[in-house]
Amino acid sequence: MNQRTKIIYASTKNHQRSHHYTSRIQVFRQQGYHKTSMSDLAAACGLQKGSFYHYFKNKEALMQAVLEMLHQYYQKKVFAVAYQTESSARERFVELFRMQEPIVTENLSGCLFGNMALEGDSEQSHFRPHLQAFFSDWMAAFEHLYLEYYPPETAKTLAQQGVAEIEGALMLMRLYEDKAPLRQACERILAQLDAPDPPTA
Amino acid sequence: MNQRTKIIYASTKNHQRSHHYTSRIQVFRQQGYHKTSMSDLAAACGLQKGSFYHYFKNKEALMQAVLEMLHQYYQKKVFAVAYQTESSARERFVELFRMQEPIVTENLSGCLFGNMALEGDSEQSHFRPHLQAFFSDWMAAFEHLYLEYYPPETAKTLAQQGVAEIEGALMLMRLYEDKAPLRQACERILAQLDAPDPPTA
DNA sequence: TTGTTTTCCAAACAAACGTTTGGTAAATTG
DNA sequence: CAATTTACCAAACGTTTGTTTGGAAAACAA
Repeated sequence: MNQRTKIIYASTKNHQRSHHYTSRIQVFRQQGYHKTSMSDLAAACGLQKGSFYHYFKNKEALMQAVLEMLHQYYQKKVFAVAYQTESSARERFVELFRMQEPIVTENLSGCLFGNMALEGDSEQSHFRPHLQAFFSDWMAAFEHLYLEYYPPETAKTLAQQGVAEIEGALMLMRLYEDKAPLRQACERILAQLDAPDPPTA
Repeated sequence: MNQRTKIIYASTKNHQRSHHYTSRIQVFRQQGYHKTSMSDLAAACGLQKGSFYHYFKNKEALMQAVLEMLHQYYQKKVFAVAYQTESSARERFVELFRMQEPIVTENLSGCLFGNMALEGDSEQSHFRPHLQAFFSDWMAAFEHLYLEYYPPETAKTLAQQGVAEIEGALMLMRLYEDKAPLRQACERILAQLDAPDPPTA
């Protein structure tokens, strides 16, 4: 793992002390993009703020790299679960929740992509395509699972609603410092599978 | 309406040209708190940025006033609908959605309280109590409506889930510039009333 | 009218911001 | 080993930030 990757990694999640990178930050996730200064990141990484510019063109490029790495991790490790064939769709839903949970509940800081989507300049920002891509992949995974219980059109709608409900629950979790809303959201999604009642049928 | 109120008003929503306040901003809602500078607000209000300090101690106090005014508006004009007695609970749900919709879909910028909850320093921030109060009031209104269909415990859970789903839908709305998720969220909440199937019973 | 308060500007302020520079020590390479 | 690249620091850069100041025009009060 090169230094560039270490910095990205340190900007997203806790990891053990390596070299002199104490780095338990999630600094972007907790503070947001605009509130997080290069000095904050530097302090969290045990570096001087100027050192970042050896690896990244600017602050935005650093954030882009963070989003890209986290997106790829989700794609390969989390969303991929939905496309397995060994277990039932319901079991894969459970596994998907189980993999997501420790990430989003870490310090109760929620989902970096969701936080970024509601923070400021998603209007003309260059982050938006990344954020859209993440959520599209997430919804596609959900949709693929719902397809085993519901007709295509319904599956698409349910996938969107499921993602929306989880993100909303993460907001409440963060605001009230309570994991209960997230747990309930997951339970409701699972309950919907147990009693499939296609609204369109 | 005094000048202080005008400024607060201008910081939250569009209104027609009065005096020389062109002021179609929602600047906090669109850009977020940290991205929004006093110069931004000043430009949107047709003032010099220093002029704000005649009405507010600092930027944070201005934001507090904005949150307070918007909260009171919601409390008196929107949430109050839930406690009317002339119409059925379902009709009041519809009316509640109808009143919220133009506010949150304005410029597709969503809910200021939700945006603030996911932006940065809600950790040690002084905004958190305000945000919690807003969402508590909102959930209380939903809970009061659900109580006509479900037992108390279920009503509380459903209220939380309803608010979460709407906030999540607003996130997707903002990200994809599409009102469909919000509409579907409201529809699902209403459908839940038509076919009351208490999970606990 | 005169005196007072409100409204607001124009300029300045220190602090913090993202970024650049020039350099040194370490690591890597051949 | 020497040569080159990588890793990083310490200091400075210009800009922007939130905030303060002193005063001028306007509104209001008597």
